[in-house]
Amino acid sequence: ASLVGPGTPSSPGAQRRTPYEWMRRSGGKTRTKDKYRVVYTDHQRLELEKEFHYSRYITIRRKSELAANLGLTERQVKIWFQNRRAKERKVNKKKQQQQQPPQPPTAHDITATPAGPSLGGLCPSNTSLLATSSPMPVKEEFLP
DNA sequence: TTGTGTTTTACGACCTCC
DNA sequence: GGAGGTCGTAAAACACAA
Repeated sequence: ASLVGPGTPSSPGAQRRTPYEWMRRSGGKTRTKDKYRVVYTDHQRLELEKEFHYSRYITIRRKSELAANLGLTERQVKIWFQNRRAKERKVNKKKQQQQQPPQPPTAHDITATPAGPSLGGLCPSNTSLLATSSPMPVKEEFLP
């Protein structure tokens, strides 16, 4: 489905017995792909970024459409969005730390996060998320 | 070059909701 | 129960100073 053909990661492997022996994790579990991970094309990333910019929670319908258009699996699209949200949280956290002086956490801070790590009800229309100070930094390469 | 830090895919564990 | 969420993590790919 993706650009890099399976089996031959960049180096056709001067006779690697089992090219992905290292994939065998404890308990004999393996990655499902023969390639540990593929690198998405710029076009795939662009389309995914655009979709994420539109809404950070993709609908089932859009997911299957996007997957079909980009030649990815729905699972890949789903995981991409998960990772993308994780990335944004990480960036926002970093930003917050930069803005605020390094104060030790107090009980006041703890109460500042209602319901703890709740997902906010997984509400897809959580516009407050979108309303972060930064309008979603889009990579320069993705700018028009 | 190369050593090292960061980013990007992919997964497992666990949780919530329907 | 299954789908999809977060969180933590592994490892490839990448960037970049030394």
